[in-house]
Amino acid sequence: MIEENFDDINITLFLDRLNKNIYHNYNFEKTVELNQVIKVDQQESIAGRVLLKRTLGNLIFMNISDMNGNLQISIDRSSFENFDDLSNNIQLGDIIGISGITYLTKSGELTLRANKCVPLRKALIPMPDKHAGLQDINLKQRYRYLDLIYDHSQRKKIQARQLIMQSIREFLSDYIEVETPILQNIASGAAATPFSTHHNALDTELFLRIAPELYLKQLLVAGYNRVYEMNKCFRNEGIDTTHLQEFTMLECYTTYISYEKLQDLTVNLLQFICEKISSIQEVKYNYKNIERISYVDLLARYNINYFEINENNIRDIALSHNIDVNIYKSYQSLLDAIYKKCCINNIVDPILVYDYPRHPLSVPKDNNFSYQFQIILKGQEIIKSYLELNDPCIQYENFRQQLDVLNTGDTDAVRMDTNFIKALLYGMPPAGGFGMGIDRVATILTDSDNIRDTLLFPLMKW
RNA sequence: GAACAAUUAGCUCAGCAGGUAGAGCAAAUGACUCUUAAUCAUUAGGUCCUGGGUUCGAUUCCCAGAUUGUUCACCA
Repeated sequence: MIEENFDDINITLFLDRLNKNIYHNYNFEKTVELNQVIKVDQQESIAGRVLLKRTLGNLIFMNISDMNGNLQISIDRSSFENFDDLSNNIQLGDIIGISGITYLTKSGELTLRANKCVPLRKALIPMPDKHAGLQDINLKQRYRYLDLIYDHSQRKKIQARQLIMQSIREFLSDYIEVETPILQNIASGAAATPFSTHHNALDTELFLRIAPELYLKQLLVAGYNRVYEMNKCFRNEGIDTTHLQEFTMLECYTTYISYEKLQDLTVNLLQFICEKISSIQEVKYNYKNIERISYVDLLARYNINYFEINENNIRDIALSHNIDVNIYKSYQSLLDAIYKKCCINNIVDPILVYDYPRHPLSVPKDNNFSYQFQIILKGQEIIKSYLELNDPCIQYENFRQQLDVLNTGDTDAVRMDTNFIKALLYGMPPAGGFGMGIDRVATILTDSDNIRDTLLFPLMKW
């Protein structure tokens, strides 16, 4: 037995509205979008939601709105035998279709004078305040569809996000966009805690991917030279203003590319995105000249000498920067904490930092560093890139070392994926790849306080 | 995970040093043919988030819980 729970909907609210005509009209065809009505003396048909209504006896003005724009329409008694029905039944929030001829009102506003008015669907629940809309952040996120009707700054954030994704696809037009599995047997490719689930038919535990990386590299083995994926990844970790449990990641791979060209590629992409975004809003960051600096030099800029740090003094150095040394288990994570606290947090304009300490999936440069770089913007790592490790023996050994980390109880390590090792054994061409968190870029470029502002429907507990 | 804050009419918000709550918008009724959040008059609308406690009496004070937010911590 399935029971629906409507407890949170106050039925008495819409009894009033149920007494009105519930419209069932499905054949109205509009001729233009609301923002395409620009000239007088045009016969047009438009449709949308009634957001404002002013009744002046025998004349009604309404403002019709949707995501494309808004338009004032007028209905006068002399044009309609059923004027009283229309006047009485159309309420704020209803969706109506209007045909008529455009004209300028006495105050000069372009208006569609209706000679046909077809109510299309009634709003049975009263709409939010016609001016203020939703203000409660809880309600704004929970009922985003209402929020988007009223909050134009929220619309703009969503629009910017869409433009970012669109411009990425445009920039990568000579790459092939692919889809790789989201449900995976092993969630590898990054160091994070995955969501797990169960597949009934196969009776097996599955994980939601934390990164598409290892599958995309298998496509390099297959012979794809330029490939990318932009889609959801999932990490079962804390939620805050810069982290989501479900986020959109771009990962892009290019074979036979040099370290320097890889840097150029990511810088050009970021600049391309910023240019596109600046067509709809100001970009506050100096993205035109992006400085490139090595990891060691960046540390030095903040008075930290990388080569003087060792196992013996790192805890003292961390303590001197007010870092809680008990939280970080390994030398690497402690070093990373120092780097973030002392350097990253101070960065505002985009900067490219290269030659990071060794990473289990990247090509090592020497004993300390790998061919890895990141682009930092407003204190956040928005692009992470490296030359891809394609030596199966070193890769296997790196996975083995990560297993040791996992065995210490730390759940955040890159998990062993022997299928990936097998693919590497067949030979993966040299390649460079990068990843970019779309949500974070959108958050920063739209000047949002919370990463959830860039989502249509952020996760809520119901 | 911790601290702090918020939750009052459908929405936006007042208010109550402890005595059963108000406004604007929305809705209903009426007036009005050029309004721009139209205006004017009248009406109706409440589990003051939930559960305990203190009290003659709790929306208000205390405790616990729920949801949401912010900060910190964790997580690239």
